[in-house]
Amino acid sequence: MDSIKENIIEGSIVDKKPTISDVARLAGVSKKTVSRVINSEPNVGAKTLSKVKKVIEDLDYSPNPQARGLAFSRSFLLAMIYDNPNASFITDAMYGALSQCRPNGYELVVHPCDATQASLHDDIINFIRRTKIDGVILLPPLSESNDLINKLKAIECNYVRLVSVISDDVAHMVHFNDREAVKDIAEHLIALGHRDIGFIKGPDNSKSAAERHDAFRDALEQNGVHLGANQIVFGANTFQSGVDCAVQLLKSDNPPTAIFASNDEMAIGVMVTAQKMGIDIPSELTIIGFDDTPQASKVWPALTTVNLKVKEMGKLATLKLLALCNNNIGLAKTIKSELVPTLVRRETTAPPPILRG
Amino acid sequence: MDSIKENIIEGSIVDKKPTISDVARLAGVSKKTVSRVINSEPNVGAKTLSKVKKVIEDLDYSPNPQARGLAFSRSFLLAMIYDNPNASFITDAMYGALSQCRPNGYELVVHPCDATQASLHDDIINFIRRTKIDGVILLPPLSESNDLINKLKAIECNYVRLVSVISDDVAHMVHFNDREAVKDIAEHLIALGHRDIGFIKGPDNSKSAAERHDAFRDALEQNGVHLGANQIVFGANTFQSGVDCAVQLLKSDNPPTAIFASNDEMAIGVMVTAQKMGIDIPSELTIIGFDDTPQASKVWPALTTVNLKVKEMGKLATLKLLALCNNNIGLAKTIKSELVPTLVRRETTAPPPILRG
DNA sequence: ACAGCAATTGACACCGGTATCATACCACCA
DNA sequence: TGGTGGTATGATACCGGTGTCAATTGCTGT
Repeated sequence: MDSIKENIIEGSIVDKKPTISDVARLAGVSKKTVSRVINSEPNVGAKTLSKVKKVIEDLDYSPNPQARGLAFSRSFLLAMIYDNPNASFITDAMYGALSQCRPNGYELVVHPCDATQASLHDDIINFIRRTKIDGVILLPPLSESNDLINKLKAIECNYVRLVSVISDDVAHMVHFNDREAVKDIAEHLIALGHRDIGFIKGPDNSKSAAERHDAFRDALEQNGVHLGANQIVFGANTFQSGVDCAVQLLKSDNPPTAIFASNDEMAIGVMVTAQKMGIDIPSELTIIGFDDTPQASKVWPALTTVNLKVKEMGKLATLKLLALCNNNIGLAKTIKSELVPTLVRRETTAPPPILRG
Repeated sequence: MDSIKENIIEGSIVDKKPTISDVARLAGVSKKTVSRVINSEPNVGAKTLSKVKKVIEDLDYSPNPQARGLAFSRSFLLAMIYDNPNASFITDAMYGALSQCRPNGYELVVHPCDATQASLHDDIINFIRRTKIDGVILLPPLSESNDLINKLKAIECNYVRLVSVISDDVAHMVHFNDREAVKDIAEHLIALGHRDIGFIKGPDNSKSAAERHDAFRDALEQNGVHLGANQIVFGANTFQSGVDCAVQLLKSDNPPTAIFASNDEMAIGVMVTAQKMGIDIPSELTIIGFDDTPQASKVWPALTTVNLKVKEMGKLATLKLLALCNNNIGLAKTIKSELVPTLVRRETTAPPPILRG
């Protein structure tokens, strides 16, 4: 007669998972009271509380998230949306995000997408509408699109973006302060004695590429070094473009003694090219990358680069997003929204040849 | 009076998303009929069908997945569970999985976990029970644990595992045939003329490490080459252990002319070590890795390795899992469950010095 | 014209939770 | 002693879909 009791007593028929009604019946209270216990609501008597808790324990009951979601008009799902090709950036951001999702009863859905698709933004909007996701975390370079942000606002979707350029209310963004890190790089190069410095810029449509460029130029200028037009080449953030840019720079009339590439992929492209040309690193050429991808420490010599603290960013972004989901914009604003990346000095930097014995 | 109609007519009040009832009312049919249209059920009149479809279109209606999930006793969520440190393996598997999730109305939840945690398996079980996930995809090395599989079976959770060793019913696994790939490697090395070959084995607790070892030894034996005990060293699948193993092999009395490392990370560790020791690759030392991680093509010289076709595996695993979720075990069994990895010949392989002019 | 049958459609209960609001209870104070 | 206010609890409707089954419709053959 009583299916759940049967389960307990006979210990064999375990065809169905217990529901809130089962808990209520066994505890001798109403569904609503059990609901109060589940959600840690106030105004539950001490005796009732422990009684219900015990039944939940005994039954190994856990509420059905679909039902809860339906009643709450929430999905308890966050999404991480990205068109970023860098695998470790993604997994790190996911890892950081999950560290906050789980303790708060949220799960993380992944949504990679194809930046070359014309319908990209609309596809994302459809995805959100279809899934009823509670909020999204946007990874760069996707996070830099104001068009997408406007569309998100139009459908009232909670979002937080990871960006390299301050570009939104602090409640909606976590910002890695490239400018500071790039300044460190410039000062490091100058301290080593480099004056002929090459710069490989990221793709034109990327704000972060422009930011790194501006910051680098400014920091050099402040130290009395001018970055000439012929010392700047344009890459596409890929290994191959690093190779191409290296050829361009190293085969020029006045090759640089140091090269700063806007990301590690390109920096490693430079390394490989230099080595093929018989140029020794770092004694003949200093190289600095950006991102501190896992491979940066797994090339020879190990690449000096900048660590973005992506896990920490994923974590902070998620904290903000959860605050936004609870309509607590004030709280979202108080959560730290800037991280200063750190220069990781490894083995690809040294004084230029002219200064060496 | 009619909130949805108002929305359409006034075009301004858009506070609430349309529900199935709105569609039903506007189309002049019952909720159930709309439901039939949504789920492409048979026995809906042609006129009714087009009428309902039009209203759905006009309203830009999409069914609430929480409500659907509740009614269907499903979550339409799959999870990818892994304790794998290799970022590109994960993102590739996710990518392949998503290519099948989306068209079938499923979303993918990520669940990385810490293999060092004693409660690992129970945490996974709790995660599945709590989230009511419809099925899980297990990535190696986690996928090799029969203890976990038994626990999954106990809670009747659908699963498919990516494995390197056949270890389950074909309905529940996609298998990358390491043995074949390793055989290709052995034959390639022998064809080049190598006889003194070093092997770096993966961690002891990994079935796939044992499989690669056995396959390599067997393939060499078949070609009359014996893999001596002092030519086998034990790594941990990490870059650092590759470095350590390389030192061990290269500083021995009889250093090998070729080294096969069980994964790319270790192979790159070997490369870096050899280069530091002044050993030229490939003229003095041939190196082969396994996995074809992105960095394999971004080191110099580019690493010869084995491509696992991880995206394809993720795709096949998901197809199987979706079949299992629909209780169609027969279909799951017919889906291809073996992929033969391919040897990718790059620049780290050459004949041994003794055979060169 | 009408029985017989299949195709179409809808009323209503239900999935497993939560919100609202009424009610029961209790202590406190005048 | 009775009013008063706050705490504890439950009855019922509801979230937005689907399943069941009965009712209606339309077509067929005679």
